[in-house]
Amino acid sequence: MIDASLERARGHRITVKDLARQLGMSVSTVSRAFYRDAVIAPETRARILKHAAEIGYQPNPLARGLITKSSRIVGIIVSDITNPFYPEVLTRLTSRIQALDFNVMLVVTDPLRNEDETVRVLLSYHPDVVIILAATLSSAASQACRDAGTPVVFFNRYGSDQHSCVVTCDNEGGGRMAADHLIDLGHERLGFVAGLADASTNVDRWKGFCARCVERGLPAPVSSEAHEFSYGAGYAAARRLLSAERRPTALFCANDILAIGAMDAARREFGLSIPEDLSIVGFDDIAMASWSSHNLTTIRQPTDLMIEQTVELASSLTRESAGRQAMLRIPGEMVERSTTRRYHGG
Amino acid sequence: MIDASLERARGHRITVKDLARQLGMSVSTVSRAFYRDAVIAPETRARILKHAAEIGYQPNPLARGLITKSSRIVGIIVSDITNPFYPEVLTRLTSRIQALDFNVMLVVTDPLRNEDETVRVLLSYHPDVVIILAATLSSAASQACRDAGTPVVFFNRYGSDQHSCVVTCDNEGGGRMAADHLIDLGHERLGFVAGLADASTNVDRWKGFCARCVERGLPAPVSSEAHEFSYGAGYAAARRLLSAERRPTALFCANDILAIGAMDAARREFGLSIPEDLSIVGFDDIAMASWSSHNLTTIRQPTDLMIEQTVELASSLTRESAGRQAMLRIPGEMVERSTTRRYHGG
DNA sequence: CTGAAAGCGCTTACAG
DNA sequence: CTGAAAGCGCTTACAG
Repeated sequence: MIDASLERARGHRITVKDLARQLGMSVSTVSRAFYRDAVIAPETRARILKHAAEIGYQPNPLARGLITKSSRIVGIIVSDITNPFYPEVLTRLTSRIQALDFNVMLVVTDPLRNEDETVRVLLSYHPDVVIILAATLSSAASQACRDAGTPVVFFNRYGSDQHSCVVTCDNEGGGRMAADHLIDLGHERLGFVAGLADASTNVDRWKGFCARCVERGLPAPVSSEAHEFSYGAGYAAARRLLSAERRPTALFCANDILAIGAMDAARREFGLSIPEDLSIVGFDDIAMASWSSHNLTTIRQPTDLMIEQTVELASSLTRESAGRQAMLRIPGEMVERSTTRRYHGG
Repeated sequence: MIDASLERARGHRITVKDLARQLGMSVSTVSRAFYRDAVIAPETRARILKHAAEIGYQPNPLARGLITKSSRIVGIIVSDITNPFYPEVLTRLTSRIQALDFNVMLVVTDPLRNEDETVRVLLSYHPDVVIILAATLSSAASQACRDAGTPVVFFNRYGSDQHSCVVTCDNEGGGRMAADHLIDLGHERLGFVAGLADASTNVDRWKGFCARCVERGLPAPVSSEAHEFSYGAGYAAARRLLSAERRPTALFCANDILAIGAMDAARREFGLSIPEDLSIVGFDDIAMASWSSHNLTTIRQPTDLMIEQTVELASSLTRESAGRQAMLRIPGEMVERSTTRRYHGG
């Protein structure tokens, strides 16, 4: 038994004690070398840091966290993995978080699996803050964070609760932009390809789109739900929409991946040309939207800014004790490519 | 100061002590309730577990790790974020790892940033094992893991060192499949769109492709390097390849994203039709390869199997003390869609 | 079967 | 400026 546990220790990881012994100092002194604010003689610190670098010692953040009550872990919960937007955001977000000397614990929830269990495990690591990147996460999950006293920031999604921090694109405004763009081009029969019904992104984009249509004197657009934000779902929803007797001449899709699916459906199932026979507007401006095979007109999310704000907000939440509240809504931007054009009669 | 530190404790997280006090038991007994193998009276355990569930207590894995020398963290290093293949793998891998009661610490390395630093920070959390998902990570990084005594498994990439564990698609075999497919279709002037030159995936796919061409009596194919695995790089590389006086009639691309870029270049820059004027074969079978806008003939990586094997290997490495060695090479599968066809003269 | 005690690797008042 | 001591939340021999 002793053997096994010694073996498991794999090569005896270096600790403060080792450093202290080797340098003939106390453990306390060695420890202090690693804190900017600690009072310690500059030469002492230099010696310690030098030696530490040589033998590759770094304080164990897990042990440290026990005392400081700060794990320097930020938890990220992601669920909507059929939408390339989130991986793009995830990797960039992670990069930025690392630069701030935090580390990311990633958790992917699968609605089929036990979501609460997953979140509970994440929380057991006591992340300093958690970022929810999931359009579709149950509010139970975010409640669990609150119960644990862990601040959370929602990325591009509201909590169903108040008192939370969210940074989001102005989805409603984006919906209005899409409506204006299409109406300006002379379209009158508009359709909406919806994603997951109760995702706040979906709801708001539709709300803005619809409201603007009505404001400008058009009837409310027809809409077809995709039930998820995926290529296949967009394909199917567009097929339904385009099967109508008097089909829409333009489609606004709740996001790019849906839009790409919708375009493929229009071409393949109905032999339509885009933008000649049908205009399409997406939302997000994911990387592939600009590829020449799609060249999608879309509302660009200001992801750089959103990521920056999220990181800033998250890191401020790790410092403040009080439960802060914030709502950062950043406007999107219309990006005209070649999937929309002026409507001539019909 | 005391106030501040109390506040930072945010709602006093529940500990074994609290449980012990509330139940009138010792801390040791409470602790034992959470270990299957511990010797404890069944009713005692039941009482403890029941109460723990009620007040939402879960042992702190960080504190536990200090003793057991096992963090139950698996580190994942990813770098190649322009290739959608990796996000797909990352999320699925993470899901599987969670199911095994481990948690994922995600680190994204940016060749521009200090890669070693990033890895060092990850290692300071003492993950039980790290999985390298990065086609392009320096061998210094994996050496750092070894130095720390942390086992690593490479996903779809060799270590430059021996004694490591890797699970990979049979890339060389895949290259041969591509060659056979194209040659069977009557193509004789073949080209290769390479990704990052020293990625082992790239090297092996090219090796197999080239070798098979020569075996079947053709000259070695021309090749153009893309320097990264991205749409834009594929676009540029194909443009170079297709500018030749006698352009290739078929292109094998080191992966799908490159292939999609290559197709767009062929269409847009040269007005070629695919597959009429040019056949294209990719590698990976990422989700979008099957979309009707691309409908790409490709070599499918057996990702499900690869992920399963990786997880199995990783979890076995957390148990065994000795540095294991393994090389799992799983064959790919030719998926014919509509970007290749028989070559008629020319 | 249970409890008191030691200890994991660290930090941080408290003395000196 | 430095060191000895207490303690973070846990586990695990060791006694009983």
